[in-house]
Amino acid sequence: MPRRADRERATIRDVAAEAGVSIATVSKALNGRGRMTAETRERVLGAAKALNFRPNALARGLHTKRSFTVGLLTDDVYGRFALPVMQGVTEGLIDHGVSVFLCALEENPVLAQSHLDALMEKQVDGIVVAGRRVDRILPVDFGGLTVPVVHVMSEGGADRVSFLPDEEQGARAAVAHLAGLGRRRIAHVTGPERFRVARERAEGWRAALAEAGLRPHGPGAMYGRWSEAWGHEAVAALWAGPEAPDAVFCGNDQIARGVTDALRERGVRVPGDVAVVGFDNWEIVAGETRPPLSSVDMNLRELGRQAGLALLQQINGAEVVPGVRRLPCTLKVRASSGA
Amino acid sequence: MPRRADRERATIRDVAAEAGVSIATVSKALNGRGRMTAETRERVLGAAKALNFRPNALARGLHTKRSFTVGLLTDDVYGRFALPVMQGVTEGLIDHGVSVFLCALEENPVLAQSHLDALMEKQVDGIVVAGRRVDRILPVDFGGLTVPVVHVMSEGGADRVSFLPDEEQGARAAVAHLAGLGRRRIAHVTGPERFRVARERAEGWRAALAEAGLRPHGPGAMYGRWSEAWGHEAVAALWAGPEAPDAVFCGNDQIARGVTDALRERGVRVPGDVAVVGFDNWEIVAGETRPPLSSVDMNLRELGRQAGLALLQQINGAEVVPGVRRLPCTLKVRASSGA
DNA sequence: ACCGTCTGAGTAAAGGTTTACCCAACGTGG
DNA sequence: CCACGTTGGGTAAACCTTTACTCAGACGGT
Repeated sequence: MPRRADRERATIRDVAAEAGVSIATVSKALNGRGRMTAETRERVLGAAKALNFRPNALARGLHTKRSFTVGLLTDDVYGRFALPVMQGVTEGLIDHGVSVFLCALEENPVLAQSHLDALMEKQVDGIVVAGRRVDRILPVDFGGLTVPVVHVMSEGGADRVSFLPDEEQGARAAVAHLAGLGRRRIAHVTGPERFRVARERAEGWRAALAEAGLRPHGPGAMYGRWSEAWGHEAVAALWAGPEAPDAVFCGNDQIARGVTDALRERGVRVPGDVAVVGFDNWEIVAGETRPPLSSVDMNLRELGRQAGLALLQQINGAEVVPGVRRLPCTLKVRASSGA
Repeated sequence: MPRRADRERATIRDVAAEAGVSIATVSKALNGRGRMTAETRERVLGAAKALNFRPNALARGLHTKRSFTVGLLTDDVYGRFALPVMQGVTEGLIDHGVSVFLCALEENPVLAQSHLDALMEKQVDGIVVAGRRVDRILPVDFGGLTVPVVHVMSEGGADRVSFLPDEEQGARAAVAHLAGLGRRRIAHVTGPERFRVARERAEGWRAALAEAGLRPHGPGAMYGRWSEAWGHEAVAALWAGPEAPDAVFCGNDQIARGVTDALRERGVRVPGDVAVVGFDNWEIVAGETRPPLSSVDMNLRELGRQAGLALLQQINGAEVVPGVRRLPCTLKVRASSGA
């Protein structure tokens, strides 16, 4: 029978009493430190289990100056990018007993700062910053922070570690795939040129074409908007030209969906006449397109996992060389590029 | 100049020294408790600001037995529903200094339990459970928990508080809107009948038709899948019948998009010949449909906000009557139902 | 038989904050 | 002028865990 009121959680004291040892011995037994007979250790562990004892992380943190908690700040209110990243971070840290506070920040800098303050009061051991756009900074001042910070899908500057997808490699993989399918006139329809990822993906497109001995189809990458509507417009423009492409590599899945729909409406067969590949591998878009879209997956989860582990290293005092780490993308082939 | 090493955070002791008072006085000044001259209070506040003092939430929590932290458990790995809910919860609690741990659980019950354990070790004051499907329970045992739990988009049983969208009211609003537009043959295409929300939305459809003096179009609600493909199939079936509908109310936005696309392919004008309304108001689907979809918004954020506040009340010891709270949905009118 | 060493486990301080309680000084009323 | 209430602020315990230090006893070597 428990020694305290039923609703109260057992403390290390209760375990000590139950096992007939001192609280120091309990602590040591539970943490695998110190020396004692196997019998004593067993007895303590048994008592702890019997009382359903869970150490109070607050008290532990007070002493060890580690809260086993990190904050994840993101401006991706929508969660499209942030959630896989967060799952990755969690996955990388849960084994180390670390939990994640998620803060979805809006544009409001005051509110954002108060979120950051709350995190610091909670004594987070570190912070992950996850952007939805690489070349855009969160409305928060990370200067003067006493804890390490790593960035994912956003850049932290020269003295920080940043994890980014290898956009160019992803684009190259997509285009190489199309070229390998025998496509020769591969167009590229993408988002606004002011987005760095758009420029990087276009660069990958160009590089892969060169490697395959092909020339860019048309005047160059077609920069526009990240929307289905732009996909439609781009098809209209392309098919108004002298020679239609036999493949379109798109800067994201929404554009790719617009392109695919527009082609079907024109009676152009996908992938028979034209193969289409998207970017992001956003299941809800790629999977519902007719036919389902081949797409480049940025492996956001793995990105998050590695960011979490890198943060943990810094928390543990390891010196981590700052800079940008690029993780490879993976091409997910579906029907739109004919398997 | 700060009294301690630069990287160390100031403690209440430092503030006390700076202000020339005892730590007890600092604590009271900062928390607005106790009695002291206005001058003293000012001086303490000034010192705290000068040292950029933030109380250590761990230490405070140790004493007050409140961590000012809640856990949000969800099985919505995708984030479609969980993220707005989480934002609402955060919004409702941030003013009270409460932060949110987000845990996205997968099917793995062992991992899920370890997440819950981690939360309890971190001494969360309460837990919000956010489902992605009402009639589906998370692979976690909430029994024997010493903290209050509220449910959002999921039901917690008889002794818990649950916040759900008023699906039926949302459906009624959509159908009343269509009827108000003069539509008379209003069909309903929705997801699998085994989903409770599908049955509730269908019930709303039926009720609103009755109120408007209309009869269900066709044999009844058309249950199928939550996909665009089902929208296409449903249109094929409907237009094979004796009389085509002049409006389609869909169980979610993906179905509505499928329906709209299928209609356009048949040369049926939307909203000219047929008006379409969806459910979920998922921007990425509703906004990109041609024409943009009218849709029922479940106000997930408000749902989360209220859940957060209800949880806070329980944490503060208020008795909250258990049961289901239904919050109204809002119809967002776009072009597909002709403004 | 004695000294030194190792083993197993306990003692107590520390970590930052809150709060119940205490106390000196001051003011007020009779 | 004294008793008493009030005011302003300090003292110290408590919250729960970790860990440096202590210490008694056992054991082995000479």
